[in-house]
Amino acid sequence: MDHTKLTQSLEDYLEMVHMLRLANGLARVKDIAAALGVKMPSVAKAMVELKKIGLVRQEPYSGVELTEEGERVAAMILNRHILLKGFLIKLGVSEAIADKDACSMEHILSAETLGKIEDFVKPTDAISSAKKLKPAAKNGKKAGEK
Amino acid sequence: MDHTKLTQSLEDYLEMVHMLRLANGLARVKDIAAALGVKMPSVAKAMVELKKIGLVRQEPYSGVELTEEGERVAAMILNRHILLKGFLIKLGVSEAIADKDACSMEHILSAETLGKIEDFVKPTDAISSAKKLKPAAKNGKKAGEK
DNA sequence: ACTAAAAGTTAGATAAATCTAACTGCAAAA
DNA sequence: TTTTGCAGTTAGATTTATCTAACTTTTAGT
Repeated sequence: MDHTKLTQSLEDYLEMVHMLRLANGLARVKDIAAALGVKMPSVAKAMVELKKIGLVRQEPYSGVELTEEGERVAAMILNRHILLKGFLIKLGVSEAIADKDACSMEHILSAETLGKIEDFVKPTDAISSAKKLKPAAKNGKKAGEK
Repeated sequence: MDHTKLTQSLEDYLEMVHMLRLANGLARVKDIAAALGVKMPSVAKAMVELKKIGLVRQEPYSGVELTEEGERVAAMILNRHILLKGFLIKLGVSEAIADKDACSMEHILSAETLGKIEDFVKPTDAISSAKKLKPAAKNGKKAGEK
């Protein structure tokens, strides 16, 4: 239950399960391995860990699914990825490299930095509109958290 | 001699040796350990590696020095650090966090991304002045390469 | 239905980075 | 000058993440 201590590697596996399920509806060990550039036994071991922590479910010799908690955590990580990729693209980085670097950055940045990047990427709400019309008052502080 | 395969961790140690020598003139094992938040034996092992690769020099029971090559590599890493820290500060991140996150980012970003960040941080040359006067024509493609 | 190939798993090896514990060398205080 | 304590080192354990090789299960072709 304690997903606080997820390593970078486990975050990557969890995120990839989520992405493959969004893309294919099904996350197969083989595809996870291919997508992350590792061999199947590495995936198997990672899944054992994620199952222990209660983030994924898997019946033997079958595809991987996310628990409710896993879904929540994976969505958070994927949001970070999307935010960072958009950020890098905005800086002029090519899509492929932006994707790769976002993948590295998503595990290491502090909440503060992520917040500032978010402000930079989407000044859409308060900031940019404040210059033209009455601000619509964003409720909380950090939007991308959920 | 083959410093191409420096791990993140070794890059951190090398950079810290450089920083301590710039700051104190002397890089002691104890101070390296304290600065990086590890114990002395970890530093000792890292120094063994860096000596093998030919980036540092050290007479037993004494302070650590950089070889010429080590100096060169360390300076490169430190430059990345400074660039990234400045970048984060420009985004509004506090200095302490900028320093910490720069330290993580400096090992993982691609040359392309570093180049774009450099363009963002110092549009001093071609870009900003291009808007006012005749562009001075940046020579190559990627500025941050050196 | 049987067999062959593909997908998944398990076991054990390797590499990196850390730690603790125990040992060595040096230097300052007594 | 002797000792005591700090700085440095070495040895060995632990953790994480990967791999290869060998085994098992499922699936698909015939």
